[in-house]
Amino acid sequence: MSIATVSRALNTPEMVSPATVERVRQAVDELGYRPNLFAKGLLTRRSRVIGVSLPDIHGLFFSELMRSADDRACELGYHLLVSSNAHRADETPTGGFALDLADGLIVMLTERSRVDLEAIAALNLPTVVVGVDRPGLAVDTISFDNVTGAMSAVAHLLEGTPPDRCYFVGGHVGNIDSDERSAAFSEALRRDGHEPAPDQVAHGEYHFDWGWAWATEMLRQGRLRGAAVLGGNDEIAIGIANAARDHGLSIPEELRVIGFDDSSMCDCVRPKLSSVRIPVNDLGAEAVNAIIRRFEQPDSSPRHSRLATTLVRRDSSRVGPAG
Amino acid sequence: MSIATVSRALNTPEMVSPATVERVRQAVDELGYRPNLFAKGLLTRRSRVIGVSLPDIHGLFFSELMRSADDRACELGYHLLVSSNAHRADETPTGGFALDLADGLIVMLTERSRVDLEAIAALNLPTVVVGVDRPGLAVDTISFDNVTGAMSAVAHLLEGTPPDRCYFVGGHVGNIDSDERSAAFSEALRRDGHEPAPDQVAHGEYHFDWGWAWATEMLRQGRLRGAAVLGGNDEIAIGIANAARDHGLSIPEELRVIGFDDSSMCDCVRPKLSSVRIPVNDLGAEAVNAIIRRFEQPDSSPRHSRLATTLVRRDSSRVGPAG
DNA sequence: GTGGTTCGTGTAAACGGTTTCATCTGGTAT
DNA sequence: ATACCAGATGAAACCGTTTACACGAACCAC
Repeated sequence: MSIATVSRALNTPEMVSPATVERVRQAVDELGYRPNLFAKGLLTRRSRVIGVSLPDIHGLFFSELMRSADDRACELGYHLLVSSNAHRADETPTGGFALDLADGLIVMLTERSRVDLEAIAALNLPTVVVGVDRPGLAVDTISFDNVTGAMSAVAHLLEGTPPDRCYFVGGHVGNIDSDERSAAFSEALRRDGHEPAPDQVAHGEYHFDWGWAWATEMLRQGRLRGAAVLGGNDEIAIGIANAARDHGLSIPEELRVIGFDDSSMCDCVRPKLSSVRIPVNDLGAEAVNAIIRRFEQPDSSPRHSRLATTLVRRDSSRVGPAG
Repeated sequence: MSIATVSRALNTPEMVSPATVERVRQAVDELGYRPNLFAKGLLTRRSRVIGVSLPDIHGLFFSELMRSADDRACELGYHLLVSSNAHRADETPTGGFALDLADGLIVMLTERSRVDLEAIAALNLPTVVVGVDRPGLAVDTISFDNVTGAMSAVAHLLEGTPPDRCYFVGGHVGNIDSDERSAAFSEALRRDGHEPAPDQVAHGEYHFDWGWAWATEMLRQGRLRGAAVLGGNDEIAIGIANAARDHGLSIPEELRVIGFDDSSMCDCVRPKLSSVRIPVNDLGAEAVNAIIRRFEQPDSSPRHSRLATTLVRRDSSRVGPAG
């Protein structure tokens, strides 16, 4: 029996007589034969591997994204080759990534400065960019609608707090989401007829400590009681809430807080944290779907989808008595 | 110039005249040449890819593990091919994983039942198992010392609480870590001269809700006040603390709580959660180190290393006044 | 019986590199 | 001038698979 027949028996059994297929299967089991994926890939130019480049692998957000992507990839018979690109500032966004092994690339970007999308497009590898929406670009993008989410959060804050007592405490300037949320916050106040003062918007880092530090300073100045804050993410919001509690402010009666991301922590802190939900699960799965679609229709025009975000109301932003 | 010369110029420049190397480099830049990794792998049998199989990609613990592994791998010029194996109960622990592409495998196991280590060893791919210590086995293992950590946690609980009022609330039976921690808890009480009653050890799930449910039931029975609890992980501990707080118990005065894992949440809940620290960072990095060592010395006898855990004391288990 | 069709199988040419071995060059010792 | 050697390069084999093509056998219709 020739090598060719074996190859056909394994890949296209319908081209081979049933008896031969059976003989091959038996031999494979017996010998523990496993096809060499390099030889296969060399010829077929397919590895069923999808490269994933994230700013950072750590944290609930990215971790959930990875899981949903992995689940979807697994369903479709693909595997994920991951790398974080945050610490590799000197390299391409694909991370010096020797991942020419991958059939396609999912790149998540969170920093404006590192957005070297042209370089990515130049790889002419099927690519999906997650986290950035730039309709003009020649690659598929999937992002989520920070604006709507932030606006409904502000609307909720305004239900019980005057516009000049609302604050946004975000991540650092240059972070795409933080910037979008910050802009949406200001815009929402403007639509309410209030031009936000400069100190109503603050920028720091996506971390508890920053929220804590900001709130502590505000407390020192006696400006936090009766305010309402939208955190750039849940960690910041929790940091703020903790500082307030540590100084005897009760939430939501004396300070109302909303976070962003709706991570699993929201339900576990007390009071439970209201937050803007991002459909992270859909994000990961959709990214994989988009890559696969591009495998199948390489020349279709790039799609730019934007996933909706929704406000989840919990205790930390409640107006009036508990319910 | 022949293909062979180009190959040498790129891989072993010292074998080629400097002028030629320069010419090649220039041509590479100009043409955007990128070596085909499949062809390369076919011949060299090396891909610089390490497969990582985790029970679940999600959660702070795994996410931190992944990051430290990725960081270390990146330093050494390797990449990570990940897959979770939890949902693939029907397949091999390597996950049907078409990752014959990988040079080696890091497999993390948390469930006793899924420990089909023989099957992994049969792949005769360099392998490191994380999370299980079974000295007899023919593969390297890296695990962490649940016993010491749990024992020092119990010792701390006993500083202010009688042994019959100490509880362990773990994950489900069959989870390796939970079982080890549970056994260590009981053993620690015994060494203190107290045979633990059956209800001093409970098993559920690694989730807030389980901790909350357990504590709520205990409260209903009026048995939680004055107790001290070691949670199987931080989530469970936080769930317990939340339930206690929701029912007006103050922590640590009326209930002392310690978690396990020392995740980033410990510092963000109030009161701050004492917890047994697991050196997750070392775990990931060491796993990669171990794999690389095995690449270099394929026939060295298997190593079994066990990383120390340490109790981090915070407010939730404090005895006496705040400090 | 001949020619065409179909089906199953074998042959051999890729795929894109690495590596062994041979060749060529120029310099140096004798 | 000859022999020798080292360093730089080229020719060709090889890695394990897929696949285009050729081939032979069995079947059918005329």
